Amino acid sequence: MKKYNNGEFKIENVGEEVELYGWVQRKRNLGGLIFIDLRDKSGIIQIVIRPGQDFYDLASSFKNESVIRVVGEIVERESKNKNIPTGEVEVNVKELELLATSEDIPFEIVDDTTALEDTRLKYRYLDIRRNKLKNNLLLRNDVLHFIRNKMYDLGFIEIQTPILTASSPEGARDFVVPSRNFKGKFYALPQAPQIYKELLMVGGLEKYFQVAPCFRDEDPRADRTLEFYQLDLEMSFVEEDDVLAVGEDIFYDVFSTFSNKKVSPKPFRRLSYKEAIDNYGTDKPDLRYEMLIQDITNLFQDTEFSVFKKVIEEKGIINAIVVKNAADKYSRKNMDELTDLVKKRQASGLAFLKYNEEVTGSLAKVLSEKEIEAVKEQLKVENNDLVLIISGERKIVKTALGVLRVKVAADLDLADKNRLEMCIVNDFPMFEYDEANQKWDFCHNPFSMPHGGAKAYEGNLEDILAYQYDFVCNGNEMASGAIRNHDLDLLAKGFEIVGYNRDYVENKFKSIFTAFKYGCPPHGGMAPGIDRILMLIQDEQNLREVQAFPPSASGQDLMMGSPSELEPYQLEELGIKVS
RNA sequence: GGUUCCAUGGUGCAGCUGGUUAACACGUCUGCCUGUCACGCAGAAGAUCGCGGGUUCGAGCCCCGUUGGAACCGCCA
Repeated sequence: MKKYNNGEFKIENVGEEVELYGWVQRKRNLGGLIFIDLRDKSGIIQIVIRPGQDFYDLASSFKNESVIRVVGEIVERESKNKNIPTGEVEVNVKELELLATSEDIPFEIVDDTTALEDTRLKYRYLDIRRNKLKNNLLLRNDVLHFIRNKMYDLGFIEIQTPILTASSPEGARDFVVPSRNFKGKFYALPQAPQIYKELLMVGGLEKYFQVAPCFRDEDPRADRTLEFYQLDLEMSFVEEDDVLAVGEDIFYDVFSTFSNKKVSPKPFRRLSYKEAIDNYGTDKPDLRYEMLIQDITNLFQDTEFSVFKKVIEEKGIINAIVVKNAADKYSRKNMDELTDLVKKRQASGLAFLKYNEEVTGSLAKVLSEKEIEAVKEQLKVENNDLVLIISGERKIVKTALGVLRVKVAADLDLADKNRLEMCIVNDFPMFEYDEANQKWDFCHNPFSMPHGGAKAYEGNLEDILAYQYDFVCNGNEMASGAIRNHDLDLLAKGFEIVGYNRDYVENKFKSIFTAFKYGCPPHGGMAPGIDRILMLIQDEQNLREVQAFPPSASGQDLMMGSPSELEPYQLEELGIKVS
């Protein structure tokens, strides 16, 4: 007897005797005939039980989601169902066996389930029976398979690095694991296999990759969770463009293989960090729509308007975005919403002009006619355009307009849903001044190579750029990487600038500082986020839809009950007191 | 750490201005039904309205607290 997947039977199979297994998706008992939709991983097929058959009573007692075994013959249906793939055939049952019953389930296994997420997470195994979750997991499998093959073909070797490792002072908070044998000491779960992969380069493996779990003890978001997977890769004897080419290859091939959307052609557009911030107000711009942030500070050098006058005195900027043909779409209330949004980002307020036969808006009465006309001229404003203006300190203005740009585009549905628009943002600054703590900090990754090599740190700190790059798609950061700094003196100097002295750093990163003494090849790499890639392919807003067993948005696992308390003896063994 | 929103039979929701037998859909159970496919028809069961306190003659509804959930800010790349 041939074994098929339930969802694959076609008219050609008529006459075949088959053995099938599956779940009772739905039972239709017509009083005489009983129809059952039998579901397995591949789909459903209808089976028919007739009055008088030995197992008729058994079949009529089946509860939904029971597991059964069927032997029977594939026959052409009397009445066909064009809506399902197997709708032309059905199974005439000859043997029927109940393998497992099911109690009443907490929610129905249907595509358009009404169950809320916490219920679905609590019974994740039932949710996985639904097509959506199942398909997302099957896709995840296909994508990972594809990626592994691709990496293998490109000459990368896959290596597993430790999950129990040492805490690192940089970056996110570590998840920590107590040590029984060394009381008072702790392992940490890796935020990324950063150090290991660099050590593999010192080890001479030249091209490494890993589908690496990464752990970060930070508050989750819809697209961010405690543990996630990255395609971690590292290469020796390369420059930035070599790594970017590999990244372009991976993203282009994965997206064009698994998505029907139009993928931006290679090479992807490159933007410096400065360009990205200046034009889009973010280092992860969505390039599916224009609406650039434009500088209009020059128009107000001699303004009488007190707010702008003050901004100019304080060396701030006045920037704007033009929302085409939207003046009539934003009411007073809408504008208040937008204002709240920018205030959350520290902007002092939002000014606007609506250009129609008459010019209205918050600035209409306070600016001179000449100024209003100058704005129109410089920004090439047309009828019914809405001009949103924010003034103040540069970074705040850019960020706030960046947020507005995204919000307005969402409101007006400006982004083409059928595009996957990639770009690469590079030339990140090495350092960033942290106003809150009044000190310099790394802007990105401390192990990155600054432009200019040994002379890198001679100029102004804020002007120092690094060989650091992000891959961005539709406004999402998809990957992050860098050419690493393999010059120990330079590396230590970088850490000194952010306030760690050499002894401390050498001690914290002992492995790196020792290993790099023994012939470290120049190297660099990157790490595309697997979960993000899947979200984009499947149009999921929530990362939990592409992972099998995600924790809830608060970081708890309602199904497993984690995190959980330990037994007193366990705590004692670990030498831990819980306050 | 902060802001906003949510919590009502198994699931999802309604419940207006404080007075209802707490409505509806799906699911479940019973009966009828031999070509359904979201089967149909008739009927039934099933809810201490998350928990604790308060205001009130009276609370699902108002107030305080608490627990759990969601989104966002901080945090995180």
